[in-house]
Amino acid sequence: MRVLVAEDDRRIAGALGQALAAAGFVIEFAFDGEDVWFRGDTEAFDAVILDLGLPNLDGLTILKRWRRAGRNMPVLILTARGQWNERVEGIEAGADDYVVKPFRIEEVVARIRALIRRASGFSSSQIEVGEYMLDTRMKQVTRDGLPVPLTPQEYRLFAFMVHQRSRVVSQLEITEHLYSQDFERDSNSVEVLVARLRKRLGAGVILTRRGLGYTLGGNF
Amino acid sequence: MRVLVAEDDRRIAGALGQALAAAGFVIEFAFDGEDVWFRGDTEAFDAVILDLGLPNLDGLTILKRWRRAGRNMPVLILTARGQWNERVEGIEAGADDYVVKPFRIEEVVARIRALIRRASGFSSSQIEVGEYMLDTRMKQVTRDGLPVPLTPQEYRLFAFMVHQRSRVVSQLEITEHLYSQDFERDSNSVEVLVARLRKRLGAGVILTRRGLGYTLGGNF
DNA sequence: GCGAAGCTGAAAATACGCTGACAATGGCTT
DNA sequence: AAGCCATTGTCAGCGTATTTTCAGCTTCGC
Repeated sequence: MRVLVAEDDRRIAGALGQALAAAGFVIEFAFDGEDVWFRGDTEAFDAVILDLGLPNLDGLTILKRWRRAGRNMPVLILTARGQWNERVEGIEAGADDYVVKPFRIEEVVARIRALIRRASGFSSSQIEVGEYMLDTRMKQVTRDGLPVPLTPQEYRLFAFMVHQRSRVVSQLEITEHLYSQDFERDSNSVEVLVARLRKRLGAGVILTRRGLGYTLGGNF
Repeated sequence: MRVLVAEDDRRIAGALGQALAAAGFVIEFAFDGEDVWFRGDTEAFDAVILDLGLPNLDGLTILKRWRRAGRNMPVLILTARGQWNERVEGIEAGADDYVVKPFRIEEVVARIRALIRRASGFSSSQIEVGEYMLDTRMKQVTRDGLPVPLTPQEYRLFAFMVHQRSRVVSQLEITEHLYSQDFERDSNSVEVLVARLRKRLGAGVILTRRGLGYTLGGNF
């Protein structure tokens, strides 16, 4: 699960990142408003933590732009104590939840978890990808309407690759997504997993970028 | 389609109203418990969104009164995070669905749509599912018109699964919906419960998706 | 042609879910 | 109040699907 932390106060961002990483999320940071907007608009995040007071581009504006463009990932707003109207506007602009500063880190983590869980249960569950269809609700992949049997790990890998499509994903990233914290460096389990997935869906699904990682096949 | 939004937090009510209006519903608002009860009792709504914490008259009481009076429009309950017993009571009082705050507006809209669709298809409290019939009002499951004896917990599980049909539900989700929060996570009570339900309704009712969770059986 | 990166098949290790028996709980009957 | 019964959670053992590991092999880029 990939979370964007959009907060220009480095201390807060750092603390959040640490806690979220410990909770098993993959964290991306952005400190500048323009940057935040662009990345949220072009990359796939499972959730965004958005501070409203960002430099260059205001958080509310960013959020409204995203929503207008149809980006519907869950967004949790960080708002200063007492800024009541900010919260109102935030909700109206399409935020899913907000937390008031100063906050307890664990609370934010808990809420992000809740948001992601709810969102994944709801958001348009079928993604067409090449000749296959990824159904995130049924957690299965179908081809011509027929389910393709995949093991949990294979499914997770495929779902991850689909979500990161048109991007090269390193083995390390895959490891971080599919395995909890302590991963062995000297194992080739990702390679084996990729091989098994190819065996199921065809060799073309996942292309190897030698030295860099993997990416979804061209017609996918 | 006419929807009553019974929520005293004006911000939430406003946001809901906006989204529902955009989705083509006609919205009515009510902020006071007495008012909500009266209007739901005397006017015709296709669905009601009911916050439980209303002033003057409690949401659960309102719902129970409506049901006792034979009013059977679909009701979606808004409940605070972690108020597990509220949810259970809500369902038992005759609610058709609930959403936990904080929620995503689109989710509420989607659920209201689903509720209305379902209600117009069937006589609202009965849901046909395979060879079985789930009667949410009577809180029982029948087969060929004959009631199938289920324990309360078994019924809850089945109702939940029916509710989440065409979705894979993880054990964690089941635990969170059927048990109070402080529950031992390292026990296999869900597995046992599933086994017991299968013994009653047949092995095909609930399919195991190893490593992912459970789903309602194919012809259900 | 060489070395590193990636692939493969099979065995070994592990995780997951199922089962039957038992214990704790609480309601009901006598 | 005692005993009975239904209900539900706990536990240990089991079989199997799944995953990891490992050793050797192939491929790619330089």
